[in-house]
Order: sequence, then C-alpha cells, then structure tokens
Amino acid sequence: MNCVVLVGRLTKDPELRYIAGTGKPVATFSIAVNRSYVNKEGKREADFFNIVVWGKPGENCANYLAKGRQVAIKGALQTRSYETQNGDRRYVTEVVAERVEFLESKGRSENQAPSNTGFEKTFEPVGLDTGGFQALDDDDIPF
Amino acid sequence: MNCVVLVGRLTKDPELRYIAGTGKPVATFSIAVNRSYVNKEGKREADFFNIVVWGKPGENCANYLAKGRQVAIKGALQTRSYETQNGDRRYVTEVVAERVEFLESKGRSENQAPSNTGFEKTFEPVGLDTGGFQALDDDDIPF
Amino acid sequence: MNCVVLVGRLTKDPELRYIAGTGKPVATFSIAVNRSYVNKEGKREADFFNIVVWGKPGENCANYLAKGRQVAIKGALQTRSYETQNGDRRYVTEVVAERVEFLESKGRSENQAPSNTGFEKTFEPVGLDTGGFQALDDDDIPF
Amino acid sequence: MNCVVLVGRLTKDPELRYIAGTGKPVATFSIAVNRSYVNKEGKREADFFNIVVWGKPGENCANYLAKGRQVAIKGALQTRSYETQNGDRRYVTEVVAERVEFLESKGRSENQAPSNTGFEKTFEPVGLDTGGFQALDDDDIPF
DNA sequence: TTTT
DNA sequence: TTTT
Repeated sequence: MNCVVLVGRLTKDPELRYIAGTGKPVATFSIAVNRSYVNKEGKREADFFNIVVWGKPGENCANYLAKGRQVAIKGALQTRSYETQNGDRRYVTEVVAERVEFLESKGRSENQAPSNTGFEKTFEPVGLDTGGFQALDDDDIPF
Repeated sequence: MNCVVLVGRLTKDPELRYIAGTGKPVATFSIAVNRSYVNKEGKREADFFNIVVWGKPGENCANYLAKGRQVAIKGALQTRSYETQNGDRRYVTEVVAERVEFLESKGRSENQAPSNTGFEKTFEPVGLDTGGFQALDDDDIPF
Repeated sequence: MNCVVLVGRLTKDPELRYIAGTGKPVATFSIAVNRSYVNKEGKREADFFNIVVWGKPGENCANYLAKGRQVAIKGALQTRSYETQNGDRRYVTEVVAERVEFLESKGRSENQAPSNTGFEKTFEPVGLDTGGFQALDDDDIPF
Repeated sequence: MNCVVLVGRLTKDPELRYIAGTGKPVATFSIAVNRSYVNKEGKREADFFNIVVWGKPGENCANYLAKGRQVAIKGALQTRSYETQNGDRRYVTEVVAERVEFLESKGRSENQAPSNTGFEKTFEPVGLDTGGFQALDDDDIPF
C-alpha cells in the first residue's frame, strides 16, 4: 500500500517529454506544499516535491497547467536511483501521479492558463490512463 | 494538504536518537514497500522510504519494532536539505510519521518482539504526540 | 489505519455546537466532492459527506467557512449509530476531520468570508487540537 | 479529490454478484477497523465500513478472502441512496476499492485461504481493472 | 448485522 | 545501503 495526496502550487511550468522507443508522454513538474505549522521564526515554510505524470494526463498537465497553478494530486511515492557523472549513485523520491485535479488558481494573472483553453468552464480533472506506472530508464531521467 | 499512507517492512532495526538541547526522542528507520505492479522481467520490485518518528511513539518504535516487521504508517512527506562535506546541497525526501501501526509479522522469529512486551496481545498502536512535527537542525540529521 | 482526504465545497454554512457537560466545541457541515468520472449521461456527479470538526479548529470552521467555500480535509472515517423515533437503529458514516485547509473560493461573493477576517491574506489553515477524537453521546448527535 | 486508505479485517466472507445486463462482477464485504484511541472504559472500539470491489479484483477478493482476513484498501468514498419499502430515501456511504492488498492473517485457520491457491507464496495483490468506477442501479444494490 |  |  502506497498512497500520497498533496495540494500545492507548481513552482514552474511543467515539462513534457516522450520516452524514446515507446513514445509514451511524461510530464514532470514540482509543487510547493505549505506546511501545516510555522517554524520558530513564525513563518510557514513549504516542502517541494517532484511530480511525474504519465500518458494523456501528462499531456493535459503540460497543456493546462503553469507556474503558480494550484493542484490536488493523488499518487504513489516512488524512489529512483541514478548514477552521477562522477559515478556514485544518487537516490530521488518522487510522486507518480495517478490523478491530478486543477484547482482554482487566481495567482499572478500572467501565469494563468489562457482563457481560450476553456479550462475554467469545463473543469476537466485528469485521471491517469491505466498502465501508466512504469520505470524510467536511467538515460530517461526526467529531473 | 500533505498526506502519505504506506504499508511495508523495516529494512533494519530502528535507530533512536535524542535531539541535543531539547532531548526530544526521534526514531528513524526505512521500510520496503512492494510495488503494485511487476517489472518487465515479471518481478515485483520495492520502493524504500525513510521514516522519522518523533517523541514517545518514536521510542515505542525503537522498543517494539525490528527488521522485517510489517507496519502501516500515516504521515506527511517532507523534504530536507543538508550540506555535504564538499559543500554542495543535497535534498532528501522522508516521511514524518504521525502514526505507526504494528501489523502482524510472523517473520523470522529472531526478529520478533519479545513476547513479554505484551505486544502481540495488547496490540498497542502508537500515535504521535502532539507538536511532534518540527525540523531537524543540520547537525541533527538522522540519516 | 484509517485515513481520508477530500477536496470539496460546503453545501451550506457550518453549524457550531457545544457538547453538554464538557463544553467542547464541535462544528459540522457537509461537502460536495465532484466525482472523477462522468455518468452515462455525460454529467459529472458529486458525493456528499458529513464532516465533524472538534475543538478550536471547529470554531475556526464556523467563523471562516461558509456555503460554497472550497476545503481540503484530512481525517478518519467513522461510523456512528443512533436510534430513530420508531426505535430502530440507523448507521451513519462521517469524516472526523483532523485538519481542514481553506482553499481559495472565489465562489458567489455573498458566500465569501468577510475580508476583514484577514483570511485571504494570512491563509491560516486549521489543525485539530490534540485529543479531539472522541465519541458523541447519543443525545449529542450533530446531524 | 477523494481518497481513502483503510487497514482492517473482514467481518464475514465476501459476497460476489454479477450485474444484470453487463455481467460485471462486484464483490462486497465489510471490514472492521480498530480505532486509534480507546474509549472512556479503556476499550479499543472499531468502525465498520462497507467495501465494494468491481471486476476481476472483486472476483479475487471473493476467491481468496474470508472472514477475519486482514486487508489494506485504497479507494474512494462514495454515497449512494436507495428507496426503502415504505418509500423514503436512505443514504449509504461506502468505499469503492481501487486496490485491495491481502495482508497476513494467521487468524482462525479454518478461515484461511487454502494453501493450494498459492496465495501465501505468490502474494498477489489485486488492483482494480480500469473503468471499474461506476454506479449501481437501484435494483442492483449490493448491501 | 460485525473482525483480531 | 535494503524487507517478506
């Protein structure tokens, strides 16, 4: 059992890639999630998480999301390791999203999805298409 | 909003530390969580996550858990950064457990909690005492 | 292990009550959560859930939330039974919220929290004070 | 966003039905989830939830699960209404499972899955086949 | 109507 | 650096 739910805001625009060979789309972005408590200086900090979205939903994220947009994400925590240029192994934890819901943003208006996407009206949450969970090759690391 | 639920097995015995200054206990361990799908070779892989448990529940983990034990964990994902000896910043993602439930293990009997803890009978799940969520200092990194 | 996370909108204003004897505050309201899929008529339906929030966070909900506001809720599923006037037992499932985050609403402006609450600026998510999980007496049923 | 994770034990054997028309299988059962806290008499109570599992995973539940077995369930909360014989509308909340993992039971041995299912060895968690989320007709109520 |  |  492995379940993660996060609500946060994109720290920059999503990146969309297509896996060599299969052509499978994968979007990656990171979100800032405000902590529920404040630190000793009385400030609310945030945590930053890398999100991976496979398939058509990934394309939807790339098309409709942008820096500053608020999203609700459900998925699974995943660890991945890769080799650095100096040959040692590094470990990364990321969230493979099974579902991404676009919440209202009202952030900086320059970051808004263009109104002609019809997004604000249709409110189309994206679900991950089946079979979306699979490993990236080492030479296919999205971050 | 930041919520993680995992079910997995300890990869080794928990480590218990006490924060310098406050004396606050903190247990750390990592768990293996089997993936829900199999890889191209038809094998079920696992993900490995670092778990942090503060306070009395952390002490309970240190006392009653051991390598191989199965647990259900609820908590929040957290990122932490630290400086390496060569001066660059490294980021770690871990799960700060708000609740740890001990599931039946029946693993290798040498790893079992001793029966005189009464654990098997009373089934005492541990809850995190309040206020347990706070940052570790850089010189207090548990991993 | 018992964990629920929901994002939805209040179907009406919260109700605040104080438990006889202890004086403990408890807020109750229900939220509409849009389903992730559409029905055979191509419409997106919603599910409606009863939410219970104990203590100071319950008072915060009563003070700052109103019909139409969007919230993210983390809590535990709970069943409760009560006797109807004709003497048979009825069962209710509700979500006891451990945490309620106020998301931006921008709904109907009459439903907005008054701007002088400072809510929009300070973004003060509420966490449940400890010990908040306990049973209502039969004569203290909030719904 | 609508996410539930539960760990509990079946209160009786699952029931398997096939929807009239489509022939789609659906398993239903209820589980007892122990609360994380004890009541004023110092006893740990439980909550009872109805679980619905569609498709092949539902058949797997019917085949391999039995009263007393421990499971981890991930899914979505759902409300359903039906009309009673005296014509008034009743509301039910249930968990539509998207994933059911069989945990070790070691309960009453008569309730165990027969060892020749290979279940204990292969540990085959069931995932919900895609498209499994849909409404029951009123005349198809599983509970 | 409830499990260990 | 990993568990059953």
